[in-house]
Amino acid sequence: MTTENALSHAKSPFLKEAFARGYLHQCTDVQGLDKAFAAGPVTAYIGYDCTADSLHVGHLMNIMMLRLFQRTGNRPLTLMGGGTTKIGDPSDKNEARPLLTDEIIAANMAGIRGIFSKFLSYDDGPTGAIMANNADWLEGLKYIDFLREVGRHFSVNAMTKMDFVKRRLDNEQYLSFLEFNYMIIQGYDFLELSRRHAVLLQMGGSDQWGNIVQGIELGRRIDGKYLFGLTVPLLATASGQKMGKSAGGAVWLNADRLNDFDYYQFWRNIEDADVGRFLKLFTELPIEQCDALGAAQGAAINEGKKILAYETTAMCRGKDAADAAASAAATTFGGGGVSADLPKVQAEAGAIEAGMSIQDAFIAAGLAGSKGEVKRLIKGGGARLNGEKIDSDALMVTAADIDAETGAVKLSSGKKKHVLLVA
RNA sequence: GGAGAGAUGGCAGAGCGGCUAAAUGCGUCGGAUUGUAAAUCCGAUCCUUCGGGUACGGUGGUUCGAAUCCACCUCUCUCCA
Repeated sequence: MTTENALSHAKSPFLKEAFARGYLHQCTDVQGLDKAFAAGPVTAYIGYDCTADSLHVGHLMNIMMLRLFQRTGNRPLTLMGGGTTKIGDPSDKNEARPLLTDEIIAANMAGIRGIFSKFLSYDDGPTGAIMANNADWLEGLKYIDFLREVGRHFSVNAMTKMDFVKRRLDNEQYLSFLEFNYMIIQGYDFLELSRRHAVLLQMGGSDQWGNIVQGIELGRRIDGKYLFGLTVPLLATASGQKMGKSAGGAVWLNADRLNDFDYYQFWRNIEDADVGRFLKLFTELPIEQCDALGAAQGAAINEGKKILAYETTAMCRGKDAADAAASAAATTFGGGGVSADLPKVQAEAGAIEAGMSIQDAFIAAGLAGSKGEVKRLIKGGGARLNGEKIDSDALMVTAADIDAETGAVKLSSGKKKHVLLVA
């Protein structure tokens, strides 16, 4: 029975819906896993490295899958890679990355933790999510003991055949023993979690398939356990682009890295062809409704984009944030008025009243990186002050430009990027 | 261990003594078109107090003048053992 076929026969609510919504890419044993669900709540985990202080939309699909997992009566476990981040995942890289310090890792972990509590419920019930940190068991490992228990089950012959190892060896690029150990350590995490929290299933991006399978092997060899693995597809736009760029950078889930308005706008501006698929992946609306919205033709498809943007923003940033972003978008793109809910940036005290060059104002607002950039923007006809096109780079922003209602001047770079520079 | 080749802007990749802030492509940012979409087309794309200043792996040298020539150093790749 093919995976596809087995999935369409799956009985468990989780597998059925995950399949229908498009979360599933590969699974080690669909039928076996389906049976496991029938026996009661299953615990599954996804690991996250702490390489940045926020996660971005690229991580969102598997977070949504964990959420679905919990909603369908199971227990999700989020594993923070406090230990593995010290090694650094080499699998998708061509060269070693600089090692992160303990302080940076700790700060990153704090930032990431906050996100999960928005999507999962960490209560004490039978399906309450668990937060674990692999530093708890990795840092105390005794080297010789570890080698004897775990190391002997790993075949170097097989490891050198892995894609990324092969590539580095073939190109004679330096591959440190440290990096070489990543897959062993990650495989060991699965074993450890199966012991500590009775975790039965590891999920992850399709690039994690190899690591997941290693963990399953290890569980079978050492503890005689039968574990499962499941991956989500790589997320790309309909026209083949990598997901996750918005007005000038990555689409971060943390509000302090990307404001609510821009987060909303990211979803509002996706390609037509992605509407149905994204609604299924990133909202919890009924599948039929998602399909119906995605099937709309022409300008009518915008309805689905608005719903997608509202739902995703509400989930990640809260209902109030979603309402504010939606209304800011409606006034900004509909009527042309100034909405008080546009992203705000605080200017230096008294700077605008004293008279600020247009270049400095754009830089202060974060809409440009240098004065030259502002000049170019003006020359290209894309710079606006309070909605009025700016024709001269000698223009000064003064107290007269401050809007009484918002107490700010509105700066725009192009049609879509707007910032209120608060006096 | 021996013999070659190379290191250029966010990336890929030309240039091989002055005409080079450095071709071209990608990316990015604007504009047009449209539906706040995609595709397409057009323009821009080091910083600047607009005098100039920095920049072609690093350090010295040759020259009126170097990304381009020389020496050494660092790293990468290819072939031979």
